[in-house]
Amino acid sequence: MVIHYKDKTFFTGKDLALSIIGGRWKISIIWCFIQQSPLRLSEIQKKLPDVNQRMLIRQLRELEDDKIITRFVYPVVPPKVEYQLSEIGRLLEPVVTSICDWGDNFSDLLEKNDNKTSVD
Amino acid sequence: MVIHYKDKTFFTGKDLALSIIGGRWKISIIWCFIQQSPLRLSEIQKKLPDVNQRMLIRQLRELEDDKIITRFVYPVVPPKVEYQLSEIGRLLEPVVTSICDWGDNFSDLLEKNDNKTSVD
DNA sequence: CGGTATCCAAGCTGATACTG
DNA sequence: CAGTATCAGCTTGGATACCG
Repeated sequence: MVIHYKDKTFFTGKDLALSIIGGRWKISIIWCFIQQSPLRLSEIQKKLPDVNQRMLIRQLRELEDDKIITRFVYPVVPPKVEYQLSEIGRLLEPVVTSICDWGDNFSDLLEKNDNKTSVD
Repeated sequence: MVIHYKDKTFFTGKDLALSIIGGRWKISIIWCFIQQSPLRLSEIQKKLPDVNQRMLIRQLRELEDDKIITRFVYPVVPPKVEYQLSEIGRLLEPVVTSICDWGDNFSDLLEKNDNKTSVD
């Protein structure tokens, strides 16, 4: 199987998937939308304070280009823009939850085994 | 919940997980081990020709530091080193498979809907 | 075979300032 | 509010040389 997408070639669905959701903050962004939807830019910024605005907007644009999220601009002043997951984007929920589950699992192990680490 | 790990602080298992598996090539590396295990460095290089050796070794070291994989050095000449997933590393299988599944799903949609894209 | 060291180019990331 | 512009710094990639 060979997949051509946006001038690039992928040999597995996995590689295609990683090129789309592998961005620095994309899983975190998608996680926000799973919690709450739709979201305005400023709301995402509150949920992800570690992401600077330029990167957040860039990752949102890429997700929009890949049809993972939709962007709706209300014609009002001041501007109001709402983002939400598309249908194919909502299918990423199992990916995000499996990551969360594994992370919880890992932190449980830390709590039990590693005395250099503490969980409050 | 606050998790302290390697001098950093995480507020969710998800953020901890992303810090561990979010590296540029880590999911791909873990995917190799799910297909076949154990693997020698040269075998991983054949499976991931796009990753240069320096990066591959760096990501393997990070995964080893995080106890996701184990590294076993046979005391022979020429050197023989085998890598494989640890117990907690094997628990990443659902993460990888969910990514693969979504990617296959996405490429199916491309095949059906997007006439700028072709799947051979 | 399985690394490490170095150099250099390119791309990504972040902080800050600014705009309609 | 929702962006854009700019610049600095870090990360990554690619080539090459070298070592036990």
